[in-house]
Amino acid sequence: MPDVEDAVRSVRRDSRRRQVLDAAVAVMQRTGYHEMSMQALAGEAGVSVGLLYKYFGGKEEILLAAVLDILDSFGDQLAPAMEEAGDDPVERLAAGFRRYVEIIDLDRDAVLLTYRESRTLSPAGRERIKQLEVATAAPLRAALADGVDRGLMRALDPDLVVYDLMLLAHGWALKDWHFAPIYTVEAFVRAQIALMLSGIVAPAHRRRYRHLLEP
Amino acid sequence: MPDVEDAVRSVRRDSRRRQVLDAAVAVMQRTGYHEMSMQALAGEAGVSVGLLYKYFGGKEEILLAAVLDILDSFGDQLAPAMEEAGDDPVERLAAGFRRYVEIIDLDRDAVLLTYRESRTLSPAGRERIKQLEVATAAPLRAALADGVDRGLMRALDPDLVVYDLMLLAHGWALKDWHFAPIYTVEAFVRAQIALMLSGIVAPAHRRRYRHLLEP
Amino acid sequence: MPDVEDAVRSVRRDSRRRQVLDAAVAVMQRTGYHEMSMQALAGEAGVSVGLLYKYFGGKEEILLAAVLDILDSFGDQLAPAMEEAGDDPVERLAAGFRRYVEIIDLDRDAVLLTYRESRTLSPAGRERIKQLEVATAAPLRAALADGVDRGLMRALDPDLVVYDLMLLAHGWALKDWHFAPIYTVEAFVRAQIALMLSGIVAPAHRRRYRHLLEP
Amino acid sequence: MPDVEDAVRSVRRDSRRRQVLDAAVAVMQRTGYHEMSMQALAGEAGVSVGLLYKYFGGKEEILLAAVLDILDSFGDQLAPAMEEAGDDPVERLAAGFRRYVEIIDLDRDAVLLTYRESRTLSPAGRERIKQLEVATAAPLRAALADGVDRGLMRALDPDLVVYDLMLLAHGWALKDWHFAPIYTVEAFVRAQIALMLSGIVAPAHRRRYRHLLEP
DNA sequence: AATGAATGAGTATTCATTCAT
DNA sequence: GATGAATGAATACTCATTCAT
Repeated sequence: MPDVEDAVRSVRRDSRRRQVLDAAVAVMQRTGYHEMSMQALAGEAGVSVGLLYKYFGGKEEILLAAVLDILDSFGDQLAPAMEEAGDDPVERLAAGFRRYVEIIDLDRDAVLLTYRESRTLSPAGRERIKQLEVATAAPLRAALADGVDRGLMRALDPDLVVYDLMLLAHGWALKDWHFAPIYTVEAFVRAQIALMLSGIVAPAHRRRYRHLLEP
Repeated sequence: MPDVEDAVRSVRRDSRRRQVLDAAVAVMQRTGYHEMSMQALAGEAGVSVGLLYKYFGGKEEILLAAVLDILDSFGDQLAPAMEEAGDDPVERLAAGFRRYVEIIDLDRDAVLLTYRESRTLSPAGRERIKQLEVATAAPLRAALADGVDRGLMRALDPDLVVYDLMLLAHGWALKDWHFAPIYTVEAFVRAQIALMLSGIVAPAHRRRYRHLLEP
Repeated sequence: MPDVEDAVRSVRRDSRRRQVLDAAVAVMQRTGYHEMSMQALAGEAGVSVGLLYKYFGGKEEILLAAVLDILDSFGDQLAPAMEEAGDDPVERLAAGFRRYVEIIDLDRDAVLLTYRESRTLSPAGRERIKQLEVATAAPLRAALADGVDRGLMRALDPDLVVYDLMLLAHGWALKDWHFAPIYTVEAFVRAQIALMLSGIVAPAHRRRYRHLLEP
Repeated sequence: MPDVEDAVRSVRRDSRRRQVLDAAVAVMQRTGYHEMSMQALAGEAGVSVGLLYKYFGGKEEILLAAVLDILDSFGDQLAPAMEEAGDDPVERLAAGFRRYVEIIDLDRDAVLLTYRESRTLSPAGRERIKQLEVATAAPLRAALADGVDRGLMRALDPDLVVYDLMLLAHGWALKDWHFAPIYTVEAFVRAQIALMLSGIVAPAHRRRYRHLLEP
């Protein structure tokens, strides 16, 4: 049954890759990409140096895979959280932002990694990251477009606002030395939502979202 | 006249340092810090390798000096621009943000450099950068505090809002691949001001700042 | 059979180290430690630069290993030669000294190396060299102590005499430009033995060792 | 009076050279020749780097001058001390050896320097050092030859014995870690004289030199 | 005579990548 | 599939020497 064997091989291959990527993220968070030697990575991952080259084309490919991995896991969790918030676009937006910050909070260093090492990648790699970022932002963007359409939000450019929200969410990691001492995640999220939604929600509907708008 | 000689020496020394730092920023924007070899830097700066070590302690010290240099030039220009905007805190805030984005626009790569390479620095170096960032933000923070005091702005935490504004301004450089194709600097600034001030200005005074609040 | 593999690895490792040390001694005798570049050493040893650092911690560690290696080989040969000379302490001493000079004669440059480069080593390395020197001298010292005990030698301090003998033996290498033109090794050894033993052997027993005392 | 000016110049030149050589010996004793940078030497000597090259041809020339300087000062003091000991060759020899060790004791590091760094010098420089060593040894050699001629000493080869004496004297510096803990200079000298003279003095005259021969 | 800024060749060490086993 | 020994190009930093002032 060669199909079964193939399947087994494929699963093992995936688990090896994961093993390496997890180790890579761990090492790079400690030391940065350039300071991570392939021998150190092999040690951390518990495999031989040679094997790294069986599963990845080289060091940069590992970086790209690690970053994509992180961004993937971000994107996967956004849509479900927004579903749970129901149909109202403002509620969905708030829920999406909240979840995004929560995800970031669980792995602040991973976010820093994407900011720090993006430039290290080849143009092709950078392109893939951008596409993934756009894809991640899609549910937020949809809620914004919906809200504007339904007159619940001011006629703002969704492409602007969605990136603002992402930047502010990233800010929780990028400027954690500033925010962490004065805010909990929960308080940070509430305050940001109150501030941003005040600019986003159409004046006529502000009362309906009082619970979100008041810090 | 040893005083004169000393002065001459000091001036020459400063000009040498500037020569090196300018070259360093140029090379690092092209290739990143780690990819910049000291020989390449020396070539770009038009000095010998050995001389780099007369003026700086080593490679990392050059990075730190370059980053501080960039941040310094940012901070220097903010306060004057806000002075010109007159006494009204909302107008001052808007003018400060506008100028900040304009400065960033002139040297987007420099901003990227500070985000990318901060982690490369020693803790002491990172600390100095943070302090400089706080100092840079001070005028914006003052305008916010003033606006809240005078009841022109909602009772928001200035420490939150000022970092939001900085993040959004940095966004012009960090996400230029997203914003630049769809916005001019001017349009970007207007849109961001319209969005953020809507959340900041107290409802009772919104009409007064209509010219800023409508995109 | 992992044991076999380990053994093979260990043997290969040892042979590699030897290969490098032999080359190091050769190069350093020609040029001195500081003038020996790691690339030159690698070339002489027929290995790559990188491999040097797999087998040794660095340049200084190679120097230490080389010097210890030389001293080791000295020490190993002294005791057997003295055994052969029988039980008489004077005969043993003479035989030991003779062999010591003969060993030195085979590798004069190695002795010079230990004198020249000892100071280059770390204090810990120097300490190990001293200990090895003391260990090397032990058989000579034992013969002296025995001779004094048995009344065959004057009541001299063995710690003084043994170091005198070693210095004079080293002299064959240190001052070879002086001695080599006027003495063969054999003649040098005979003359030194005749001179020193005259001072060492107790007057009452001098006749018995006439064959050693007359040059 | 150009002669006077020349003389002044010459004296200043000599004092500058001495200033540099003293500094060089001091630095090299601390760190060794190769570790001494010309800039460090200039600093220690209190002159500029450029000036070093006015007074010496280069780094190696400074080493040679320093070593010759040391050896000179050794040689200068030997003959007078032997004169004071009177006409007897055995007494002269003992006095010469004693003074030699005393000189060495005052500057052990200088002796080590000559052993360590001789190989660093060019063949021509090494040649000059050998000649100086022979010249230094001349008074000792004369006493030996005289003693043999007058029948006070055994018919030993003066060229052998004189180098033995020098080696043993140098041993006080070379092996100070061995001797210093167990001997004072005075005790070391007495013991060595007792040992060596026992081998040198003709049996018929041993009683006359009992005061030297018994430790 | 004296300075010290400037040079650039030289070098120990690291590390991504390969490949025989 | 898996290993890890071996490679050698790349690079930060040093320092003897020069020379304009």
